[in-house]
Amino acid sequence: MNTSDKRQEILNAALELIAEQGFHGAPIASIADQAGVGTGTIYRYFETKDLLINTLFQELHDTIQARLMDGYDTDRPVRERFIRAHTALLRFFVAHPLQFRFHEQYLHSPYGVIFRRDHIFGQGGDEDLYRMLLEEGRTRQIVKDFPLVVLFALAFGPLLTVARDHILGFVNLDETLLVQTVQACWDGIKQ
Amino acid sequence: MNTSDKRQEILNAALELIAEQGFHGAPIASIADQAGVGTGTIYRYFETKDLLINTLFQELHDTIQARLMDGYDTDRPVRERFIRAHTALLRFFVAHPLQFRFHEQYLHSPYGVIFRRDHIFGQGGDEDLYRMLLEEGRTRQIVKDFPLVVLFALAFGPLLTVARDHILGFVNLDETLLVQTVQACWDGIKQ
Amino acid sequence: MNTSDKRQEILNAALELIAEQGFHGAPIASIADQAGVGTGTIYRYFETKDLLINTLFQELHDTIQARLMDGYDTDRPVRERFIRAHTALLRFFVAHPLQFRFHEQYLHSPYGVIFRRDHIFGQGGDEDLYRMLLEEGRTRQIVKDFPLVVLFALAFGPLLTVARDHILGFVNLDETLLVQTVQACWDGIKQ
Amino acid sequence: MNTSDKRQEILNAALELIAEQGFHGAPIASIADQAGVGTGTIYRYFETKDLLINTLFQELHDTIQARLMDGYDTDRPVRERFIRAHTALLRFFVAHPLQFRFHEQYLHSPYGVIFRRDHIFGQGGDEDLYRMLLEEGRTRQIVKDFPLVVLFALAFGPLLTVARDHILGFVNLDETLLVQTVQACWDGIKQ
DNA sequence: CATGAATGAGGTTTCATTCAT
DNA sequence: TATGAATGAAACCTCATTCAT
Repeated sequence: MNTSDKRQEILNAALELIAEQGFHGAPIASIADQAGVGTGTIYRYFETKDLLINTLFQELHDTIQARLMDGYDTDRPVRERFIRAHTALLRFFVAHPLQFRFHEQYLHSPYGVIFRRDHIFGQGGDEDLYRMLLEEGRTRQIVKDFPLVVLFALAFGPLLTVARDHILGFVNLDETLLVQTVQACWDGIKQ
Repeated sequence: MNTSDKRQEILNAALELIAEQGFHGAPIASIADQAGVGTGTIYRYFETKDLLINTLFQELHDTIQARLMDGYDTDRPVRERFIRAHTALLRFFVAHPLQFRFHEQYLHSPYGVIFRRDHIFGQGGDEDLYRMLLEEGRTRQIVKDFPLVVLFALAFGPLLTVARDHILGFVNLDETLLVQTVQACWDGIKQ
Repeated sequence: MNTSDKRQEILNAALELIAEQGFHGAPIASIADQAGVGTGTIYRYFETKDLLINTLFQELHDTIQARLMDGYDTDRPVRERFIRAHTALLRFFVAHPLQFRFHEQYLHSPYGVIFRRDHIFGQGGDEDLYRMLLEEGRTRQIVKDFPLVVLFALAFGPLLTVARDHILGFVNLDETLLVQTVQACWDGIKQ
Repeated sequence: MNTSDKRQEILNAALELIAEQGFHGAPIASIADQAGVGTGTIYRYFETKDLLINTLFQELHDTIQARLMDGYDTDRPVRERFIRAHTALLRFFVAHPLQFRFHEQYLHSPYGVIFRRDHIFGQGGDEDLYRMLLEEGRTRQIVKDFPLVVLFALAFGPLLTVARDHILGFVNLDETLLVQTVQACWDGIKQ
C-alpha cells in the first residue's frame, strides 16, 4: 500500500464509520482499525481528527460538484439543466448511501454551520453550478423571485430528505419515483 | 425553585447547549452548570443522559404537535389546512431558534433514525395531523399520487431548510417571504 | 412502626442486601428502600454507614454468643460441651443463611481484621465460652497443646466452611452429616 | 519497562492494595499510581476492572496449583501426599502474605461464589490434585466417608484460618507449629 | 421525628494525541 | 515513514451525607 492508498483508506474508513454509527461511533482507534493502519499513522496524513473530517467532507463536496458539471451545457434551457443536475445528484446519493449519510450528519452538525457560512458568504462565484442556474432562472422569470438561499432550500430540502428516507429504507425510490421527485422539486421553485 | 422547576431548568440547559454547540458541547457537567444544579441532581430526573435527550425531543415534538392542532378544522379545504399548519410550524421555528437547532441535530443524528423509524412504521394514526391531511389530499387528487414518505419530504424538506437558514442568519425571513415559502412548499406537493 | 421497629427494619434490610449482594450491592438508598424508610431516617439511628454495619455485626455476634450460652453447663465434660456448642452454632448458621453470609463477608473484609484484633487482644475474658472451653481442655490435656488462636482455627475453620458450602448449595448438610461434621471438628483439636 | 513488565506491575499494584485495604481501597487511580502507569494504561491490559481482579485471582490460583504439583508423587501413601501438599500450601501462604490476603477477600466476596461454583460443578477433573487425593483416600477408607465438599472444608478451613491469623500477627506460626497444624488438619479428615 | 431532594467528590472508562522505536 | 503503547483529561454515573420542610 503506497502513501496515497493509505490516505484514501483512512478517509474511506472514517466515512464508513461515521455514516453507519455517527460521530460518536468513530474514534480514531476504530478508524485506524478499519483502515488497516496504526493509529499514529493517521496523524501523518491529518493534523487533527477535525481536519480529517473536514477534509473528508470537502473532498466529497468536490466530487459531487465535478459530477454535476459533467455534461452540463449552458446552452440548454434552465429547466432542463436543473432537472438533469438534480437527477444526477439524487442518483449519486442513492448509489452512494455511505457518502450521503456522512454528508447529512456533517451538514447538520456545528461543522456544517461553518461550512455553509463560508460557502454562502464566500466568493463562491462561478464554481457553483446551481447558483448560476438559479440566478439565471430568476432573472429570466422562470423561477420564483426569491432570495437565492430560499431557492436553494426549496430545491435541496426535498431532495435530501427523500434520499435519506430511501437510504434508511423508509421508501423505495425506483426510477419512476426518482424522476417524479425531481420534477416535484422543480414545481417548488418554478414561477 | 421547586421540583418541577428544576426538571425544566435541566431541560432548558440541555436544549440551549446542544442547540448552540452540538452534542459534543453538552457534557453533563456543563448542563448542570447551566441549569444551576449539581451534576448528581440531573440523575434524579433522568436515568441516563440519553434518556434526558430523548425526553427533551419528545416533549418538543409534543409541543409542536399540540401547536399545530390548535385551530385545526377538518371542515376547511385541504389546501387551506396545509397552508395554515405549515405557516404555524414555520412561525414556531422562527420564534424558537434554540428549539429548532436542537430538533435538527437530533433528527439527523443516529437518535433521529430510531425516532423516525418508530414514527413511520408505528401505528402513528390520528395523532398525526399531516398524515391525515396528505392522505386525504392524495385521495381527493389534490396532492400528487406519491408515497406518503415522499410527500412528507416535499412538504418538510424545504420548510426545515429555510428555517435553518433564517436562524443561522443566511436569509431574513420576513412575514412576506415566510408566507411565500409556505406557498412554494404547497406547489411542490400539489397535483 | 415505632422507633425500635424502624431501627430493626434498617438492620434487617442491611443484613439482607449485604448477605445477598455483598457490600457493593448495599448502598444506603437501597437499604432505605428495603427497610421502607427514608434515606435520611437511617442517619437518625446510625451516625454513618460504617457504624450501621459495625453495629449489625456486633448485634449478630452477641445473639450468637447468647445462643451458645443457652444450656451451657460447666459441669459436663469438655468434649460434650464442645460438641453441644458447635452443633448449636452450625445449626444456627444453617437456619440463618443471611446472617451467615453477612457474618462471613464482614469477617473477611478489613472491618473484620479490626474486630478480630480487638477480640483476641482485648480482655475478652470470660464472656467467651469457647475460650474458656478450649483453655480448660488444653490444661486437662484433652485438646492439643497449641496456642489458643490455632485451636480456634481448627475448630471454626471447618465449621464455617461447611456452613458456607451448604448455604451456597454446594452440599446438602442433613442432620447426620451435620453431626458428623461437628465430630470431625473435634477430631482436629482433640489430643 | 517492557510490555510484560507493565502488565505485571499493574497486577502487583492491585494485589497489594486489595490485600492491604480491601476492594474499597483499590480504585483504578490508586492502582495506576502504585503501578507507576497512567490510568488509561490499565485498560490496555484489562478490559474492565472486574477482569483485572478475576485475572489476578486466576493467575494466583494457577501459581498455587503448580506449586502443589511440584514433587507430587502418586506412588507415595495418601497421608504422606496430603501432608506434603498441605505443608507446601501453608508455607506458600506464610511466605506470601499479600497473595493470601487477596485470595481470602476474593473467595469470600461475591466474586468468589462464582469461582467456587464453577470450580465445584465444572469438570475440574485431574487438574485438581486435592480432589484426586481425597477421593482416593475415601475409596481406600483412609479418610472419612464424607462428601468431597465436606472433606475440602475440613482440610482447608483450618489451614486458611491459621494462615490468616499468622499473617495478621495473631499467632506466630514457626516451623514446629506449622507442621503440627497440618497434622491436625489430617486428624480432621482421617478415618 | 421523618423525609427525600440535592449535592459533589470520587468511581470507572474512553479517546485524541504523542513519541520512542 | 509507520507504528501502537502510553497517557491523562474529561466523559458518564453513583452514592454517602446533609438539610429544609
